[in-house]
Amino acid sequence: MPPYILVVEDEPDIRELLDFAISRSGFSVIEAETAEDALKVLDRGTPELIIIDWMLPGMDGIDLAKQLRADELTKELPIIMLTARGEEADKLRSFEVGIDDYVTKPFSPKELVARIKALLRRTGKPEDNTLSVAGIKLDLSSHRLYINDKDVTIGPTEFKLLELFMRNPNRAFDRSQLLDRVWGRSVYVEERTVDVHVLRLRKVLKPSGRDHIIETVRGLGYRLAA
Amino acid sequence: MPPYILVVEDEPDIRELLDFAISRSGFSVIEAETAEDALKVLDRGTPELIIIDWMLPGMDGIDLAKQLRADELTKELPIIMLTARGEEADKLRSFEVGIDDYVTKPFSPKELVARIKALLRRTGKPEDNTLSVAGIKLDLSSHRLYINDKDVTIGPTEFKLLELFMRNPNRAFDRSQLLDRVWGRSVYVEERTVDVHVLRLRKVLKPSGRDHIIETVRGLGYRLAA
DNA sequence: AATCTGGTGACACTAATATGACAACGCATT
DNA sequence: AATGCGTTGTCATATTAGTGTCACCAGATT
Repeated sequence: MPPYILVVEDEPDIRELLDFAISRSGFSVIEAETAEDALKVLDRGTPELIIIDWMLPGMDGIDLAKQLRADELTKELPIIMLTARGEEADKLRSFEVGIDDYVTKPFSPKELVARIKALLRRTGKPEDNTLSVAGIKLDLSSHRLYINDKDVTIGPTEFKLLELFMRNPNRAFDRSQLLDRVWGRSVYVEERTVDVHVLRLRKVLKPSGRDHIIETVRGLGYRLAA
Repeated sequence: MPPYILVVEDEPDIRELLDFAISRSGFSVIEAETAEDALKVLDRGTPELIIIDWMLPGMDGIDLAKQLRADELTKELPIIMLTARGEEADKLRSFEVGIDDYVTKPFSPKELVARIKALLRRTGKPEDNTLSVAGIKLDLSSHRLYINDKDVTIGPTEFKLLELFMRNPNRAFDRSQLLDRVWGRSVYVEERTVDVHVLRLRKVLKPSGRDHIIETVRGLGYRLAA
């Protein structure tokens, strides 16, 4: 399940407004009408953040928040509470339960989005610098290669080569393009050296049977088949 | 310098009110009248959180916030902005600069404290700020290193290096990044010097067999394996 | 069959990192 | 000001990992 923001709101108008505002700033949104529905959605994967209306039919927002905080899986989940009442007592109760922020209705969509971003900046991992293709995962920030979630060691040149292929799946590169983009324009090396490094890269992928995804394009060069 | 909250506010009455409310909930407070004063205080140690008044004589609150975000040391410092104006444009500008929350004057001290707690819960332990990875515990306030709860001595540079690694587990840093973030942007030292300090750090971790968690990333630099 | 193109193992070589030694420095104490 | 101690940056050297090239082979292409 890809990253998403869960909105729990029973009033259709407001739900639509929320969906529109949040989607437009680039997040995926999943909607739930009730706390019970929300719990079902949560079962299938934890969102990046959850927005909960205070007043809900059945289990209310605060109870949902409490339940989320009690569960190990959702303990750290950022919660924004949506409330129509402006009384301080309510706000305080929210914070006591451990919600991270609240927004009072009527709210400005812009402000809400700004709060979402501020909260995500605190909690979510900084940009997920990772490329994935067919069970092969390249983590650029830790500079690691995982195949089927197993750590695999790889040399610097093979790493760069694989990175280039994974950034451009299915695209065929000829040897001089590969030399330019992996080795750099300034160094001079034989074109056939590329073959050797492709060989070495395939050897790394071999034990997991993934070596065939680097395909030879006869008369041209190589490509990664996605 | 023990953990504290920095309050930057030029009006004496409000400053006193803030001091009173925050101290009463168990935090130490340091006050600054101007942004310039605040920067001086920050030089002597990073607070847990900073509360900044929007309007200040001289450099104003937003500029101070911007400057804090630009500095590596205070980049992650939670900021609460205090503003008399309620206009949305201002609020949005605050969030864009990267402040974490704002409170509109007149504010309720209780709500402010609740927000402080909510923010601190996200950013770090309010009481002891300590980093722990794989039996290695770094106490930032007492500047001590414990391995398996045993006190271990460590030099200042190794401490900072380890702190950076522990704040960013698994992330690979190249030598120039390490120099920037541990030594500071302004000093010039050889990149190879990094190797030597990594060696020294490993020596410190060696007796407990934890030295292998600092991994070499060939052709790049180093990383801490979590 | 004659070519062409890519695959592959070996190997010498280069580049990158680890390590020990050392002189200079800062700091606290005398 | 002198002393001693721990820390720091740099260098020289040892060690290790990774690199580029080549020769030779096999399959494809003509």
